[in-house]
Order: sequence, then C-alpha cells, then structure tokens
Amino acid sequence: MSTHPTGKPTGRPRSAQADLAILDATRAALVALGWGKLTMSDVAARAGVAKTTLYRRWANKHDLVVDAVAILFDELELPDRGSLRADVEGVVLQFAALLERPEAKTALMAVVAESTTDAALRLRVREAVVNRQKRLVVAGRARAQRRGEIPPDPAGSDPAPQIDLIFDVIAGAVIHRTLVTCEPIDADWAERFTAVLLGGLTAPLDGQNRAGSV
Amino acid sequence: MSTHPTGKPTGRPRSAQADLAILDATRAALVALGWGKLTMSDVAARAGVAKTTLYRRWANKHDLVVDAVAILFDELELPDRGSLRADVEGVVLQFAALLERPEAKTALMAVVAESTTDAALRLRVREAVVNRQKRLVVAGRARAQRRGEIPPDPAGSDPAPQIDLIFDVIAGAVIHRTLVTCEPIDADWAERFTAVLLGGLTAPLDGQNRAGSV
Amino acid sequence: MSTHPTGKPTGRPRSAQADLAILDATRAALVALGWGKLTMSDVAARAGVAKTTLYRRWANKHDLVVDAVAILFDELELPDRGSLRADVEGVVLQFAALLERPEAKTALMAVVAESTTDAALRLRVREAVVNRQKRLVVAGRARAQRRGEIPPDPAGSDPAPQIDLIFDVIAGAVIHRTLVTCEPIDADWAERFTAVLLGGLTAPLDGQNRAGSV
Amino acid sequence: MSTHPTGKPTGRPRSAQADLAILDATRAALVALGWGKLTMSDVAARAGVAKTTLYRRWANKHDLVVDAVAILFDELELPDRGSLRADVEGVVLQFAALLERPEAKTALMAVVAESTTDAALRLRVREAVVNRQKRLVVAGRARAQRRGEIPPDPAGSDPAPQIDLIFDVIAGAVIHRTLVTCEPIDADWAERFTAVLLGGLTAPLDGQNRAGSV
DNA sequence: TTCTAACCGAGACGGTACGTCCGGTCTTCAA
DNA sequence: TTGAAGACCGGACGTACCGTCTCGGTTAGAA
Repeated sequence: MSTHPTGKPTGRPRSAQADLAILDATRAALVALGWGKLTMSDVAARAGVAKTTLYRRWANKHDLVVDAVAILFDELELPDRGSLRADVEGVVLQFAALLERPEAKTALMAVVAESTTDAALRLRVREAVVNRQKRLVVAGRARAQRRGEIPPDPAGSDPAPQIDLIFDVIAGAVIHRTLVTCEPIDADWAERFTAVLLGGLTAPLDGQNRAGSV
Repeated sequence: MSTHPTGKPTGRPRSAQADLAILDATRAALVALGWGKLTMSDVAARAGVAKTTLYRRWANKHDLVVDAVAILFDELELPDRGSLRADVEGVVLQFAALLERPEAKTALMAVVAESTTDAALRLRVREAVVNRQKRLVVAGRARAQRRGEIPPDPAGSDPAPQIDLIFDVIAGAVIHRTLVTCEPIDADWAERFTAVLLGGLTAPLDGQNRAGSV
Repeated sequence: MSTHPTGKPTGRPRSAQADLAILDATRAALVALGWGKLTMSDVAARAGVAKTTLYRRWANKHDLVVDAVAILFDELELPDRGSLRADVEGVVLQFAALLERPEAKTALMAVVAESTTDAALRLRVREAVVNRQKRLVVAGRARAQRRGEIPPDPAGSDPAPQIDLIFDVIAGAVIHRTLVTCEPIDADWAERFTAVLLGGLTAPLDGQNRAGSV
Repeated sequence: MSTHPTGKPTGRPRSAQADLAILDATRAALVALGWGKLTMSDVAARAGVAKTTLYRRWANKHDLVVDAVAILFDELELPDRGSLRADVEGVVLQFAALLERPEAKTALMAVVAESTTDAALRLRVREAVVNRQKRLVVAGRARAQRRGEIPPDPAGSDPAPQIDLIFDVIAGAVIHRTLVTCEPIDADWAERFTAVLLGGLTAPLDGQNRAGSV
C-alpha cells in the first residue's frame, strides 16, 4: 500500500488521481517491458508524474509493483458450481487465466524472487497477495463440507494447516505449470488435476472418477 | 550451457578450468550476496578471471546462473524406501532441503522471473533445470506400478501428461510452500502432503491413511 | 565550455561548484598522471563528483581537457618592457614557462593530436586556446608601431594576415623547441630567437644586433 | 625500427614481407581512422597478419606508428632553386604538403603528444623523425653561405645552436600553421614567412624585400 | 632427409577504461 | 505541503582495446 502521511494533514493534499495513474502506468509498463526492463522513470513518464511523486508514496520498485498487481489477485472468486469438483476446476482455470496476463506473471515471479532475500518484501507479498487468496480455499472447503463431499473438521482440531496445505497444492501446481513448466492450462488439465487432488494417485483413473459427479 | 564456438577449433582453446572456477564462483556469490547483489565483476573477481572471460561464455547474468545452479538440481535422487508413500515423502524432503539452500532458492526464482519475458531463457531453464527432474516422477511411478500401488498404464495410453501433472503438483507444492508462502517444510508437512497426493481430499484423514503402511 | 542546457531553466540547477571542482581535478590529474593515464573516473573521484556529472557537461575527455587548460593560456600577458625586443623575449620566456608545466604540455599536444581527426574539437581548441593568444601579438605590434620600431600599417591594408604569421612563427618556434625538439628554452635562446625574428637571418649576428636596443 | 633479434639467427627467419605489409597497413589505418581509432587488431587484419607478428617486431602502438611515418619525413629534400629565399620557400611548401597528408599529421601529433610523458618514445621520435630533418637546414645554410647570402660562421664558433634555432623556427611555424592554427599554407604564406625569416620584422615589407631576388 | 628452433595465424586471456543506464535522493520553482 | 523537472551520487552494465599467452601448424637452415 502506498505510504500515506500520518498526523494531521496540512498543506496541499496528495492527488488521489496520481495514485491511480501510477498504478495503471505500472501495470502498463509491466505488460510492455516486463519486470527487468521496467524503470521508475518510465513509470513516472507514463503516469505523467515526477519520480518524486512515486517515491513519496512507495519506498522502492518492489513495493510499487506489489501494490500494482495485488488488486489483480483480488479479482479471483469462487462461484458455487454445485460440486467441489466443479468449484476446484473453476478456480484453477480462473487462476490460470490470471497468470496468463503478462503483468501478473512477470510481477508475481519478480516480487517472489526478490522476496527470497528481502524479509520485509516477503511479508508484504504474503499480506497483499498470497494469504488473501486462502479465502478461496476456506470458502470452497466449507461449502464442500456442507455438501458432505468431504468430512467435517474433527472437534478440537485446527483446520489451518490443512487449509494451508491445500492452498499450496492448488496454487503451486497452477503456478508451476504456467510459469515454470510453461505449458498452458486448459480444461483437460484442470479436470485431471482436480481428479488427483480429490481422489489421489492411487485411485483408478476411470471415467467415473474423472468426470462424474461426486 | 556456456556458448562454445562451433567449427573447427583454431587459436588458443578455452580454459576448462576457467569454466569451473566461474561456476563455483557464481554459486559462492549467490550464497554470499543473493541474486540481487550479485554482479558479473564480483563473480569474475572470485573466479580469478577477467570479465571478458565471463562474457565470452555467457551472454548475461541469467544464463550464467542457470548453468551454475542446474547441477544442484541434478543432485536429487530417489532411493527406494519400500513404498510409494515413503518415496514421495523422501523426495519432497530432499527437494525442500535443496530449496533451503540460498543459492538454489534465489537463483531458481530469479531465472524463472526473468524467463517470463525471455523466451530463450525460458527454454534454457526448462532444459537445464526443470524437465530433467521429471526422471524422479518417472522412476517413482514405475516402481509403484511394479509394487502394485498404482494401476499400470492402460494399453495404448500416453503416460506423459500424467507424469507432467504429477511433477507439477509435487514440485509446485514444494516450491510454493518454501518460496511463496515461505513456510518451512518439515516431516509433518511432507506426510500430510503425501497423504493428499496419494489419497485425495475426499478420503478420510485418519491415522491409518496418514501414517500407516500402504 | 561545458554544455549547459538551453531553454528556460527548470528543475534543479547545475552546481557551479561542481564545474570548478571538476576543472581543478582535471588539472590535478593531468599533473599527476599525464594525459595518457588520465581517466574520467579518476577525475570524478578527485572532484568528489559522480561520473554522470562529468558526462552531463562534457561529452568526452578531450572536451573536458580543453576547458581545463584553456584558462592556463589566458594567464599570458605582455608587460611593457620598453622595447619590442624585450617584449618579445619576455613573452617567449613566459610561454616557455607555461609549456614546462606538465598539465599544459601534455594537454595541449593531446588535444591538438586529437583535433587532427575531429573537426568539432579543432574548432573548440582554436576558440578556447589558440586564437585568444593573438591578442599578445596585436598588443605588442601596436606598441612597437607607437614606438616607431616597426613601420605602421600601410593605409588600406589588412594587418590580420601579418598578425597571424607572426603568431605562428613565435608560438610555433616555442612549441617546437619545447615539445618536439624537447630542449629547454632559456634566456639565451630567447635572445637569439628574437634577434632572428626582428632582424632576419641575413643580418650579421653581431653583438649590437643581438643585445643592443634597436 | 622494428626490433629484430640479436645473436646468431636460427630457426625460421622473419618475413620481410610482413614488415612492409604492417607498415603499409599502419599508414592506411591512420588515413582511414586517425590515431585515436586505430587499433592493433585492425592493423593486423589489414596486413593479413596476426597480432603476435606485430608485437614480435614493435613493443607497442606508438613505436609502430613512429616507424610507419618516419619514412614519410625522409622524402623531404632541398633542390637548389638558386637563392636562399627560393630554397626556403620550397622547403616550406614541401613540408606543408607533407603535413596535409592525414597519416603524417595525425601520426606526428599523436607521437609528440604521447612523448610528452614517455621519455623513451621522445628519444625515438627525435632520432627517427625530427633530428633527421636538420640536414635540410644544414644544407640550405651551407649553400647560402657559399652564395654569400648569409655571413660565414665565425671561426671557432659552434654553428649547431643556430642550426637548431632555424630548424625550430621553420618547422615550428609550418607545424603551428597547419596543425594548430589549422590554416592551409599556400605560396603567398610561404613567401611572407620567408620574408620575415630572412629580413626580420623591422625591415620594411616592400615589394623589393618581399618578392625580389636577393 | 630429418631435426629443430623460430616463425606464423588464430584467438583466448587478464586487465582496465569507456560511456550508458538506472535506483533512489536532493534541490529548485511554482501551484 | 505537493508536484514537476531534472541534477545529483553511486555503482553495475556490457563493450572495446591493449599487450600477453597458448594452441596447432609451417618453414627455413643445420645436422
């Protein structure tokens, strides 16, 4: 988030328009140049703004980019498609579509890469981007439990670790497929992935298990 | 791989010693500085080599780092632990241990990030790092089929898509957990992940399923 | 001269202090290192300035050095010593003393050398260094004419060619002696040179002609 | 001069053809590129020779260029034109024509410039280029004395200083005019220069003095 | 004829300076 | 106080050249 001044505001107020213009310009620059070629001067020029204005709001390139792309990830949602299997397939395809967008893919990997050696950035990425999406797992899981598709949480147990695990499996698989293996995710892949996630490797991969309703 | 000249060799041949010194120096610099602070000059100095000698072999930082870390990933292996479950847990922990090494984690993410906007690098990463590790999935799967833990491939079907899928799930989950969520992977996590992978979400998470022998 | 921006000034103005520090540092570096070993980085370091700041003002080493040494040549002056002969001897010795200074000799020859293949630099050298010194010839000649030592300009004639000629003879002889032949210029040489200049080769080189008043 | 091995020659002798090809290539490169852009690799390529072959003969760029251009200056000669005045004008025009050749002008200034901070080179330039041309002054002076145009040397006096002086005046004026002032030398300038050299400044510049036979 | 030392072309090598670029800060003026 | 403009410091970039070196291979003259 941009660093707004604390204390009582005096003098000329900051332009909210500038904030939006900068974030838009950042996304545009990410699309056009990718992370490596993106420069603060370029973003400022695209936004019709001085570099000073950027640095008054964000401490550095990484923070700016995190904010610029975080909003993209908040677009993800989990409409009720009637079954856990359909819900998972839906969110996988949604997430994959998001990662096809160049500003999302390049920015996500760039900030993750940088965060491996920058603890503050790591925290920021988790707060602004990663952990917020666990809501999808939480919602889908609750819905499936209501439907009776998966067993309810045992009394007294903490569901958080399991939620984290499922999140890592889904998000990890999608990210790895799209950004590391670099193959597209289509309906077929989503279907096969969901089959494994729900039924496991040891289950026979028959038509019933793969495409049928649970 | 470093760009060696083609055609018949004439003139002084390149020093193989320099190649090794450079790759070693690159890994050392990654450990000491991380990706962001690593500079070609520094690598050259550590290797006792001129900058020219680096650029004669690798066009830029990314290409160099891919080669320098690729060998780390080849260290992964799949000892026979008696069951598919144990084999998966073993490779997960091995992979996680590798990703704890600073030169591996920072380099992997950096090249993946850059590869989102650099097709040539993308290809290079896949060849030198990613695809080579599918051998682990192939081996583990064949072993499990011999043991009867998973059904054999149906006649006439192509196992490649399924291998790719499993690879994306395992590698993706481990990478996401360690580098995106940024939580450590311990024996417990490996156990729980393996349970999901083998049995699926819909299976009851009882003691038998979780820790028992298959 | 340093390349100052035209148009209406906006943004932070250039530091005049930096200009001076750079020119001083350049002269110091010339003394310490000579032309060949002088580097832009070194000059920047001596001036306590970033390299960018140098290149913002001067496009290259040669332009910078021209400005740095031009001021040295403006130190030359022509005090009235009572006779044309004494005036010439005086300016010769002054010029010779200047060319003994390492920053002057090495810089002068270097920029002249470069100017043989660089028209822009050639123009710059002439404006900033060479042509400015013709004032000495103009002044000395006028003074001698007032004294009646040399005939006045014929009516309607242009004195410029003759001034140029005398300038080339005096400056050329001093430069050639000090920098090409590489012999020192002492009072005796100045006396003998002046005798030739004023009386010509065909005049008998007797004591009267050599040292006496005209 | 190229550094030929001393001691008894054994093994394959050096190619004399290579020597000539290198010197020719050096002059060609000087014409095409000037001193600043001339590189040893380029010279080697032009000569169809390896860099090693250059460095086996000359220790560095400057030494090579001195040898390459020294021969040009030996082309100067002093045909008897019947009078001291005509002889001087002739040699001035000859020298000026030589300095119009780009390889001569750029090389001369470059080696002189470098010699201001390199004693060994300074010596070499004097031997190979500068002092050799004093023969012209010696010859012209003797001829003029035989003709009775200038007084003979007083018995017991050393003519060397006067020869040096005249040489500095003539060569200096021509070099300064062509390379520093950067104006062409034509017949008119040569005539006016000779008038000053022979008659001095104090002589009235009448037609008789200027253009008449002595 | 065979040996052999010195030659040759090619090109990699260590080293160093170049001129450019960018990140992030500061300084000016105007709103 | 904000904002636009742009100069500032610091430092890495990738290139170019110098002069050295190490290859494989050639070429006289000596044995």
